[in-house]
Amino acid sequence: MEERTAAFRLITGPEGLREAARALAGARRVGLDIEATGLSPLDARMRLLQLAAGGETFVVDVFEVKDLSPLREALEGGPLKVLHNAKYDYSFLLAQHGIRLSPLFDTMLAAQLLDGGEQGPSYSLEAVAGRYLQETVDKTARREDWSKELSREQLEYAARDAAILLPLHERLQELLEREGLGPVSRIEFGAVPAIAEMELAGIRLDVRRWRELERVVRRRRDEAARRLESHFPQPEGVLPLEGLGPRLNLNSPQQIMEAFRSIGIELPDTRMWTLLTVDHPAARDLLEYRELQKKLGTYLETYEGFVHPKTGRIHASFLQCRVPTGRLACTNPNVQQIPHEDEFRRCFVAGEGNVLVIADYSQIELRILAEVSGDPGFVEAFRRGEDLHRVTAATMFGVPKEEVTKEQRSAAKRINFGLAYGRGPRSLAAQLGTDEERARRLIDEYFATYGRVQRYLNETANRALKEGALRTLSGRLRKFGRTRGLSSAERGALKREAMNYPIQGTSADIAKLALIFIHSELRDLDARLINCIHDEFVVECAEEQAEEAASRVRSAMVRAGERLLKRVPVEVEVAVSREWRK
DNA sequence: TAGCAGCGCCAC
DNA sequence: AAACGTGGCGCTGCTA
Repeated sequence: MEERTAAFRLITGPEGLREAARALAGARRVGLDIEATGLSPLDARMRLLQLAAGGETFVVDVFEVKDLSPLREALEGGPLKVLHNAKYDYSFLLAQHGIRLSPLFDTMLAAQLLDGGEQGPSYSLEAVAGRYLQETVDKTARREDWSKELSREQLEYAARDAAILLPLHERLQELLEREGLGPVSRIEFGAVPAIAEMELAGIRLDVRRWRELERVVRRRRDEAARRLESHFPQPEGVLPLEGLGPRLNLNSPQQIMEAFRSIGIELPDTRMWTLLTVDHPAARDLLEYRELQKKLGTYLETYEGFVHPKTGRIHASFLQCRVPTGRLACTNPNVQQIPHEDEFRRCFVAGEGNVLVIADYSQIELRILAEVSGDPGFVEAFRRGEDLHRVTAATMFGVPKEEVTKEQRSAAKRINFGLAYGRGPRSLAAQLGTDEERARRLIDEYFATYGRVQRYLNETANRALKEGALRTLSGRLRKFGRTRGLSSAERGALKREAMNYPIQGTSADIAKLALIFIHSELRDLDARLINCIHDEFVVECAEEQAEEAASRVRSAMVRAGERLLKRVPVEVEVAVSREWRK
C-alpha cells in the first residue's frame, strides 16, 4: 500500500514501483540511498531504497517489494545516480538484486578530492552536507534498527538523505569543475563498480596449505625463540613449575633491549636496521624470530578468520580515497601486504575450473618519472626497450652496457628506485653497504647523466613549498598544509613527499583507469578482478577463457597507461597460473 | 575493558 | 643531526 506525505512517497507494492520507474525515466539525475540491516552485503539485508528525482522522493520498502526489476532500466543506465559512498549501495544492489548502478556520482569521493588529500574531520553525509550546503542534516536515525517496523521519523530521515544528494551534487560538481578536478573525479566515479565487484568476488585461500605452512613456520619460530633465549641469562627464582616463572617476552622491544644490556650490548632501539649492525648471534636470532613471529601473527594465525562462511572466500575492503596520493588502501585484511614469498602466495588460488591472470606494470613509476621530467636519457632508454638499470649503471660507471657487473646494476637499480622517494646519500650508503662519500659521488654522477630528472625533482619540491599544492597527470590535487615556518627536518620531509607525489599519484591514476578498463573488458567473460596491489592486478577466470582474459587485461592496462603517458611506452607483464605467483 | 601511542614490519 | 615515499596491522604497555 502507499502513503503520501509532502516529503516522500512510501512504496510497498509493484504499482508504486512502476510509477517511480516512470518518474526516474524522465529525470536527468537521481539521488539514491539505501538503508540496510548491517554493513556487509553478504550478511545484512537491504531494507529501504530511496530515490529522489524530479521534485519527488520515493522510499521503497524492500522487505515488501522484493522485486526491483521495474527499476532496472533507470538504474543501469539513463539518469545520473548521485550517491554518498556509492560502493556501499552499489554492492547491495548488485549482490541482492543483480542491479549494476550506472552512471555514478559519489558525493563522498567528490568531497575527498576537493580536500586534496588533507583528510577532513569526517566524510559522513551529514558532515559533507553541512560543509557544502547551508543545511544541517541530523543522522540520529542512522544507527537505528532497520529490520523491524519503521517509524515515521526513520522514513523521513531516509527520504531526506536521498533528497539532499541533489543540491549537494550541484554544488560539488560546480566546485570540481572550477578546481580542475573534473577528469580525476570521473576516474574515481568510474572505478567504483570495479572496486565494489572486486570486494564481492573475494579471494580464495587454500586453507589446507595455509595450515600446513602455519605448522612449519611455528616450528621454525619456536626454534628461533629457543636459540634467542639461550643467549640471555635465565631469570632468577624460576618457579618449580616450568614455564610459569617470569620470562623474557621476546615480542617486547623494551624487554629485548634490557636483555641485550644484560649481556653487555647497548642498543638505541631494536629495529632491523640497528640489529644488522650488531655483531652477536643474538641479533641474528632475534631478526629471524621477528620475521617468523610477524608471519604467524599477522597472516598465518589470522587469515582463516577472514574467510567468509557463505562464500568460503576472503572479502577485503578497498578504501578508494583514503590515501593522499590516490592509491587504494586495503583493510580487513590488507591483501596488498601479503608476503611475496612463493610459500605464501601459492596459498591464494583460483576456484575449481578457474585460473588466475596476474598482470603487472613493468617499472611504471620510473616510466612516469621519465614522462614528467622529460629526461632524454630516461625516455630514450624506455623507447628502445632497454634495461634501464643497466643503462643507468653503464653511464654512471662509465663502462659499456655489456660490461656492467651485477653489483653495478644493483647499485643503479637502488638509486633509480630511491630517488623517486627523495632518498639521500646517507640512506643510500647504508643500503649499498658503502660509505657516505661514495654514495654521494654515485648520486652526483647519476644526476650529471640525468640532469632533467634532478631539475624536475628540485622544481617539484620548490613548487610544493611555494604553492602548497601539486597535481598528478590526471589533475589529482594534493595540498601540503603548512609550508612556512617549518624546521629543516619538516622541510626535508615535505620535499621528499612532494618529489614522490606526482610519481606515486600518477601511478594511482593509471591503476584506477586500469580498474575501469579491465572491469569493462571482462564484462562478457566468466572473469573478474579479485585483487589490486597498486600496479598489479589479479583476475580470476574460467580456465578456457584464460588466454582471452589475459589479452584483454593486458590491452586494458596498456590503454590506461597510454592515456596519461605520451612520450614513454607502457609495458605489462602477464602470467596465468592456478596460484597467485608468476 | 577499551582505546591509544610507540615500535616494528609486511606490501608497493 | 638526520635518516626513504604511501599505507595496514600485531604486539606491548600505558591510561581512562
